[in-house]
Amino acid sequence: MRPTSFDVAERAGVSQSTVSRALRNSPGVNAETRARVSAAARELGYVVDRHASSLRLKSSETIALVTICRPGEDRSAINPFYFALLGSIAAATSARGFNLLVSFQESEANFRADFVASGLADAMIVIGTTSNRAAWDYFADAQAAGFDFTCWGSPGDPFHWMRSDNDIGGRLAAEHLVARGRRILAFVGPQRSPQRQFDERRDGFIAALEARGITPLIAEPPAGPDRHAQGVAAARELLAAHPDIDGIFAASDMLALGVLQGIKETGRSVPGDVALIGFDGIRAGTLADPALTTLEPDLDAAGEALVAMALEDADHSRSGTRIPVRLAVRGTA
Amino acid sequence: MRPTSFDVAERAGVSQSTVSRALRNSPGVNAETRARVSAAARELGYVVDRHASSLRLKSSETIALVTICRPGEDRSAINPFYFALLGSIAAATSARGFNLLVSFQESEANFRADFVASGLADAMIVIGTTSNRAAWDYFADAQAAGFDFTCWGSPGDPFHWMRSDNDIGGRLAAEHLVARGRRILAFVGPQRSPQRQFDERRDGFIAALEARGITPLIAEPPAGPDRHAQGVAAARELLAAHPDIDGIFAASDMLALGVLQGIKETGRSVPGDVALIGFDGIRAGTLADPALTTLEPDLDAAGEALVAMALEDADHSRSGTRIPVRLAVRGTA
DNA sequence: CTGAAAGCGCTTACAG
DNA sequence: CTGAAAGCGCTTACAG
Repeated sequence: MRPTSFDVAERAGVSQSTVSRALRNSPGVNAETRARVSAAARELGYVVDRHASSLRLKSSETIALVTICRPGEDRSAINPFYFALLGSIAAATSARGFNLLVSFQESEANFRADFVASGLADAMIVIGTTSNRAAWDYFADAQAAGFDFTCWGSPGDPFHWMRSDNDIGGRLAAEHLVARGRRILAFVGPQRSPQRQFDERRDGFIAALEARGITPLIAEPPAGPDRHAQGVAAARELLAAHPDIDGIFAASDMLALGVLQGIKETGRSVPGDVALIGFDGIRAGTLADPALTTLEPDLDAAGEALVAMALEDADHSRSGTRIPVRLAVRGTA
Repeated sequence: MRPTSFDVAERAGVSQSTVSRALRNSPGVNAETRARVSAAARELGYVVDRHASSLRLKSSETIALVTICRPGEDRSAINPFYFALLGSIAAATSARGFNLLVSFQESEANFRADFVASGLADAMIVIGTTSNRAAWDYFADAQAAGFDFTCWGSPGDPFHWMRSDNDIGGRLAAEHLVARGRRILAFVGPQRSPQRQFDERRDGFIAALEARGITPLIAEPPAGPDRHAQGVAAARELLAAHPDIDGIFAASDMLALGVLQGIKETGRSVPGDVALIGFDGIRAGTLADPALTTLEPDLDAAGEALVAMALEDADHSRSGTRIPVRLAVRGTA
């Protein structure tokens, strides 16, 4: 049986309350007593029971992170951007001494928003694909029912969200392509996606180009099993219809990686014939040939800001905050 | 204030014990009573407090997953194989109705093995890089001190582990390269790594080739910041010393992706001049140009087996189990 | 500085 | 089938 604080107390020759105080570093415990308690705890292999402790304290010091997946999606096929964001949220969580509970959700079978209500977590963060309509409907209902959380991206209202600075990202992409001498430009991205971030990227791109008298083509990728496949098909279609395109901005890196493959398949060179910029800064972009030029959100800042907003910001005054992005110039543009 | 089972009891006009029984679906509760309790709970937005429940039950229905990182490593740079494995462990965990607590650990500052001892989890799984010597020393000590867990990979003794069927993987790689007419073959992989899996892959590869009278070159990648960089450098060195090599088996996909880049940089074509096979089946391999041929462990099986071993197998009789791998033939071989 | 006691919100053996 | 009560292992107000 696991030892309790009573066992430690007996061994140290003090009361159980003193054990608790000593181990929590409460003020007003004799240094010698504290040392004796610590020694006894160590000898017995005692570890405080977190359930008892959390029950008393009414705080679990843990964050719940929900990642929304595409229905039927293999977990290993989740967009790597979300794994990277998960990693930075984990770092921010751990820096506070908090635990991280993760939950991948995709359908009615496993939708859950009660991590805070059950006391399991002190706050909840929701990230993942906005393409899962049922999931976001579920979370909208949950929020209306009083389950509170903070989102990355999200379809916008009624959620409390945080996003990349997509407008600036789109503008940076436009300016870079123009500076590289490109004039026949296209944006490739979903047009009727609930993911507002795609629209923001597109609109920043368009705005910066129009200021230079350029009107980009806007290409909606054909339906496909995933963003990469959509990108391949989009590049084929686009270059068939407009063979003289010399620069493309794709709404996300996975899409851009597909576009890259699609361009190469037409026999064109990148960036020689067509320059290409993505968005997200995923690791796989650095492995492409040539390496993908992209807009890279500051993920450390994103993780930290999401955790801070979830934990410390009950009125969500940070909602709508933007995470800075930088242009990572690599091989494709 | 969050409602408790006493609030529900009052509203439903029953005792608190009846609320608990009704909500846990205990046998011997009148159907009509159960319905009244459920309704009251719903109306109040009541959710069972997991800390109180776990404290009573002495079980938290959660798995703790520790991922060991390289010291100083950016969380977004973690080998995608481990993120994929995390995803499949999450799926297996969720299929049992369990929660998943994740912890990325890299140095003394955040090493922790007490998730089970504190009651936070019912079992612990450890995955991640074997290159972090300090971490594995820590977990070896923890195990000796009675903290129990199950590992993926691991440096071997004294851990309870589960791995890919690396021997078969190495043999499949050998047979495929030979079937493709390749005769001057090399294995690229760390030679003094605590990661026993690399040695197993190499030895299976060598054994299958020797049966055909071929002796492969064994190349240790030069030191580098990550596996990809090591792969690039290894390919350069290897092809400079042995320009006639026509087939390479790399110990992991990240290494293989580096090797791919290194080969191309020498002006050789893949698979025309040099065929290449990796190991792990990471998503980024499918995005390479050409797509990486690789040995793909059955990750769903791995996640399920790890969770089963951690949870149901106190004597670790499954330790040493092998996860099947299949050859995914894509573009590089 | 330390101890005895109450209480966090459940689950379940016991009694009816 | 249902209720009153004990107890899971802590933390901390209260008293000394």
